[in-house]
Amino acid sequence: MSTTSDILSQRREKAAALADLGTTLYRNDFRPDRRISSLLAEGDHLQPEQSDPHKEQHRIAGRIMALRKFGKAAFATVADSSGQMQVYIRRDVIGEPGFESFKKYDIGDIIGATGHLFCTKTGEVSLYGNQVVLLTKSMQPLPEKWHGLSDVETRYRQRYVDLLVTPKSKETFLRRIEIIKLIREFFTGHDFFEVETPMMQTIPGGATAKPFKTHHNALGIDLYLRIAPELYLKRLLVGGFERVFEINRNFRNEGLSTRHNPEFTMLEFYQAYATYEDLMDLSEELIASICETICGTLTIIYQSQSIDFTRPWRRLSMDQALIDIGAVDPDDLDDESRVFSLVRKHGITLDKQAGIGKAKTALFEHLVEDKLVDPTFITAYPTEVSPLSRQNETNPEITDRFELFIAGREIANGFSELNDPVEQLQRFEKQISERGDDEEIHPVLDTDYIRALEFGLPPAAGEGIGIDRLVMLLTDSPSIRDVILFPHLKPR
RNA sequence: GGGUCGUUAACUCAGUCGGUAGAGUAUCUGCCUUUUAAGCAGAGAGUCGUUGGUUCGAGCCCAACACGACCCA
Repeated sequence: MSTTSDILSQRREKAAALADLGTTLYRNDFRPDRRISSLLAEGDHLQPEQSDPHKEQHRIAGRIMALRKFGKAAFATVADSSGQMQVYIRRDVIGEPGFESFKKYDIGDIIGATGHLFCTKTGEVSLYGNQVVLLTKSMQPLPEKWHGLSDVETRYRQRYVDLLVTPKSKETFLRRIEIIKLIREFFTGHDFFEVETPMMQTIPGGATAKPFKTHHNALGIDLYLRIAPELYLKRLLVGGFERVFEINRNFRNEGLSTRHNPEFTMLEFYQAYATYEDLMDLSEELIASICETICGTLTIIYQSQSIDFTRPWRRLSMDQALIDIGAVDPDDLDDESRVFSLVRKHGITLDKQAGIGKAKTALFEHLVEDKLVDPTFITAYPTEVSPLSRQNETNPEITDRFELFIAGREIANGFSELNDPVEQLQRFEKQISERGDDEEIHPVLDTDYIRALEFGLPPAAGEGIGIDRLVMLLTDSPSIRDVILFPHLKPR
């Protein structure tokens, strides 16, 4: 009958034919009164070939995911956000005009159905439809029902399709939503205030990274998308908010990889009158409880390696990690020239200005980081690589700081905050004078932050946790793009 | 930035030695009132990522480019 072969044209022809039958293609006058999952549960007790004796009428709405048509009857698998169930449609029940219309429905169309519960002879609880209405005509064919959508590029570019046909993808994002909800509950339960600080900043501070630049026309100034919220959150501590947290996007104008998206979600929290040790305890409590709630266990599999979140987690200093895990001779760590010769031996290149602290950190990243599978806190970071951290009381070369590693990846970074404005100013100035080889990273002195410190930042500790990476772990996702709804790709 | 691999129908994938472009699903037509990867019979469907080159002839060989995946920096 059809002279056009292209599926899209066929859909257009079908839409026109439906219109001729008096069927509206896009209507919004159908109100479902049940979600599919609860309706299925209600029919749970039905035996095969048994119907609800009261023939109680229910209204569901959803997308047709599969269609099994017979001459004068059909089964349509309909999915809403809670689940899917099949609707049985018979010509002698629906009536001739309605059935003619129904015959032109396609997989992908969104329909409303009214009917009562019954159980088929194969034992599936279904809706015995006495009315179906087209709510939204789909003009694009859904991917194949069996293999689904496996082309990752299409899955990322057309996430709306991916979410419809890839159950694992939908589950991953539902877990992400749940994880973020649990984090909010955790911090709110611990008397933290959730706040929002600028995403556009005149001085991109709080981290070392290449920023995105933008321009404000009315003000006539350049602005940067934030690389971290840190300095603003600490200003709030100065302002008397003793516990704050923020879950929001950071932006870094750097490479893309399975672990890096230009915009990523960061949790940062700051607690007055606490130390980095308190935050290690808090992190264990937070992440272990999320893991247990989300995964139902403290031992999870990530990309076929087992990870044990059972507390307490291992804590060791960077030096000790280099010795124990990196197999570095303890004597080599005490001597600057020996550290540098080790760095050369491993073929690591450093900035010209790099001191022993940067050298040790580079060695750590090279020799130790990817070996830290179970959650491990690395402490005693060199002051040289920790411009915002408080120095250790007994050894000013190191700071009261930790990073948390899981599955060989940095998941969190926390420290007791440096609140001495004189020391902070010196560190900033040192950073600026020793700016690295990279011209796109140019630290600018944030004098207002120094002024805030001069008003008095209460003793405090703060931490950042990369939400995307945490979600990757807890959903066994190999790529950060699998946990970001719309990851960045080059335009086609 | 470098290396490797990939790009063929709406989707998932074959495509031999360089010689007329294939399958399943989906779609269309017919039959079919409890199917569930429904079934049976038939049909239509392609800028083989793009642009060049080699060749009598290119999905296949060569080059460049685009996009993606993985690894490396």
